[in-house]
This record gives sequence, C-alpha cells and structure tokens, in this order.
Amino acid sequence: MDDGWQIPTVAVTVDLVVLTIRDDQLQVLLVERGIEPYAGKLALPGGFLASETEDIDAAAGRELTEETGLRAKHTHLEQVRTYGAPHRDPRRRVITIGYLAILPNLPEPQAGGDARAVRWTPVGQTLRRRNSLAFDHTRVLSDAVERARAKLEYTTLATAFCGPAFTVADLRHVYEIVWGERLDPRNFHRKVTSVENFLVPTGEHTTKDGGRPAALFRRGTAQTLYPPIMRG
Amino acid sequence: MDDGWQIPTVAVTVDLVVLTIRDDQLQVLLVERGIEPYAGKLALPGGFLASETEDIDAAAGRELTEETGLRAKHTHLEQVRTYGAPHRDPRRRVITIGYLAILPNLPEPQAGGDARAVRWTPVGQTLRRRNSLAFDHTRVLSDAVERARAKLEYTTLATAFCGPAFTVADLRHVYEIVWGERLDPRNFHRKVTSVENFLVPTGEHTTKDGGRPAALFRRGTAQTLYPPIMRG
DNA sequence: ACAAAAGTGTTCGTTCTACACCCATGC
DNA sequence: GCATGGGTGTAGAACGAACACTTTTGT
Repeated sequence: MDDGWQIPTVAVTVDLVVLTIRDDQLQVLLVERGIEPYAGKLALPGGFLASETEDIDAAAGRELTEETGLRAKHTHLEQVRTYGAPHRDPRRRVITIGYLAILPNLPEPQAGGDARAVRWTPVGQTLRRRNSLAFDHTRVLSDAVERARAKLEYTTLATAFCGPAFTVADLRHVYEIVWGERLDPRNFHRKVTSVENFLVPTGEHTTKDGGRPAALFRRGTAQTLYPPIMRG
Repeated sequence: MDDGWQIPTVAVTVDLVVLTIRDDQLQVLLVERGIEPYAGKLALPGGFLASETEDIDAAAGRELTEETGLRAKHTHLEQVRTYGAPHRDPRRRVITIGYLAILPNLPEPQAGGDARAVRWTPVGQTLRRRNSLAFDHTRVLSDAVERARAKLEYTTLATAFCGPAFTVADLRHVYEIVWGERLDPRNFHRKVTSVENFLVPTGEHTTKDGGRPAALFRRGTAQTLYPPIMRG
C-alpha cells in the first residue's frame, strides 16, 4: 500500500437549484456562462469552495447570498446529492455537491451582488430539452426537483414557496404547480388545516379578491405531515 | 475576482454503511482503526479516492469489494449524502461521501482482501452510545440507517437483505428488525403479495420448519411499492 | 392428536373522494 | 341580485387493522 502513493485531491463546487413560483410556473434560477467550457450556455449558479477550510453548507449559503442577495438563514436550503463522474468538467477533476433552495416569489427580480446575467427559467421546458444546461446540470436539476416534489408529500416544505402570510389557496397553488396536477380545493383545505401545528391563523383576512376573503396563515412549527398529502 | 486566487482542492473519501441482518439484529460492518487519529476506535470502512480520475460510485464499489469480497453489482449500493465540516478530520481537509450498502446474511463472516480487523456490530447499541465511532461516523451511520428505514416503506429495498430465494416471513422479519416493531403476519402477507411484480413465486417451498411449508419467492422487477407499507 | 407456522376471509372503523351546499365579499 | 372564490357537510368507495378460521406440515 505505502509505495509513495499520494492522496489525490480534487476541486469541489456547490451548485444551487434555486426554485420559486413565478407566473404560475415552477422556475429555476440560471446563469449564462461567460467562459469556456459551455460559454453562452445556461448553467446552475454555483462555484468552488472559497478556501480549503470552508464548510460545504456554508459555501452553499454564500453562493445563495451572492446570487440572490438573500440570507440563507431565512431560506430553505438542503443538500441533495453529490456528482463525481470523472470527466463531468472537461478541464479538470471537479466534484459538485447539489443543493436545493426554495424561495417565495420575490417582488423584484433578484438583485445579486454578482454581475453575471442571471434569469428565472421555467423548469418544465428546461428539463424537456436535453443539453439545455451546461455540464450534468440537467441531472442535478432533475434530482432536486424530484426531491422537492417528494417532500411536499410528507413535509411542510411547501410553505417555503410562500411569503410570511399566505392563504390556503396560495398553498394549494404551490402543490398544483410543483406537481402539475389539480387538487380539490375543499378536500385540500380540510387536509392542511387538520394537521397539527402546520398552519397558524394570523387572524387577518385577504381583501379585494373576487370572492369571500380568505383567512391568512403563517408557518407553524410542524416539520412533517401526518397523514401525508399524496400525489396521484 | 482574478487576483491570483487558486482553486482550493480537498481530499475525498467514501465511507460505507454496510448493513445486514444477523442474529435477529440489524448489524453494520465496522473496522478497528490501526492508526491515529482515533487509533483503536471503531469506524466505518472506507477510504480515499484511488486516483484523481476515479468515479465516486466506482470508489464506493471498490471499497465494498475490498472489505467484503463481494461484487458491488449484486449488492444494493446508493449514495446517501456528503459530509464536509472543515475539521471533521483533524489532520487535513477531507470531505466524505456516505454510501449505504445492504447485504443478505452471509453464510461465512466476510473474507475481505484487506487485512484490517473487521466486524459486524449491532446498529442499536452503536447509535445509542455517543462517540462509539471515529470522526463523524455516528452521524453518517444514523443518516444511512434512517434512509434504509424510510425506503422500506415505499421501495422494494427489503429484498436486498434476503438471499436469492426467501419466504414472506423472511421478508417480514427484515421489516420487523429494521423498524424495531411487530407487524401482523396475515396483513403483511396480503400486502406484499398484492403488489405487482414485487415477489415472484419460484414454485419451491420450504421444508423442515415448525409448521406448514412456506412458498419461496425471488425478487420481481418492481422498484417502488404502491401502496406503501407504512411504519407506526 | 397436537403444535406450529402459512395463508384466507370477514368485520369494522377510518380515511379519501366527489360533490352538494352555505358564507362573505365586490360589483 | 349575481359572480366569485372561501369554507363546511355528507354519502359512498376504498383502505387498513384486528382477528377468526382453514391449511399443511412435523412430532
């Protein structure tokens, strides 16, 4: 074994799948690459570890802040998986750790500190076209979206797409758009309001909608949904 | 940005959580460390990438073969998550990718090609004691075991603990031991036999048991269970 | 015959689904 | 009043838990 073998080291990046709902679509934050390889192609935002001692979760939070101007603390941010095929970056060996971030629909387009061209893009069309993204980012996006879809079933993750106060209909729209299927408004209402500590009434109500004002809620302390809300 | 900054590189290991059922207990394969840090302590088997171009899944398969003598091809082996706290290894920066492997109970103790002292250890007592494992391996083990427990609910993973032919009771014992709870034999039988392509009858039956011979099955092609088999 | 484990049938209560219906607002 | 969406009630289907019961072996 000990025949002068040196421990190999590799470069490490974090790549972010930042999801939100805009214009009744599930959208992902993409950047246009300015340099080779894949110059001009769209890619997930991300980057190398800033130093040999930067924590990987901290690196993901730092990238999120750089791209969106938001603090990671108030955002859902979780690791999905790591991609380490040898030639996924043609320049050199790079493994990347994929993260899923979920934001509410922001009033203004993100004003990142970074000068790169950054844009919201519908997830559906991005996944439908092969090779629409640089590197293996289509796979990274696909895995993260599937994670999000699955977690809506048995966790309270859907509230991460909503602002501080939201209606039951807002929450239902999250499910409908992320899953791409219609849910019965009446049964959905009963399900979510009967889970303990999922939704906390603020006492406020919406105004100026087409119909009866809806009660406003904020996130409760519950992290898991039991019973789960299942897809079709 | 481009002020002479060098891309930092880090060492990468894969660590394996190899689970099996022995003596009616969920057990994990551990090695006794021979060198500092944590010399004499138990740790998960694993090791550094063999070269700068080794695929990480291939590295996990290689480590599995080195430790158990088994080909990864016939074993369930999946990535769980990556651990990258800066000082998780006191010597140098190392990030590790945790993998979950599941084996049937082997007739003989594993005869690995590696000379290190390797042993099966019950998972329950290992997780109960803090600091029973080196590095952050208690966390890695915990995450992998929770992954296995969760996947029994909605996938056919339980068959990975069984040999090529098994009875419904064998499969139920897997669930009972991994989950640590009793299941009704009659209802369990109905559930698993009614999932399409989960269990394929071999036509053979057990002999020399206390009661009526049980039909033998082998794995079918189904990967997911619908409806799921839920924990309490 | 008896014990033991495999496998089937049945009952009962819960949950899901579909939809009728009432409520509260803007116009 | 009427349209619009919020929210509640309810009947029927589907599902799961509990358990009586039958089947097939070994001793």
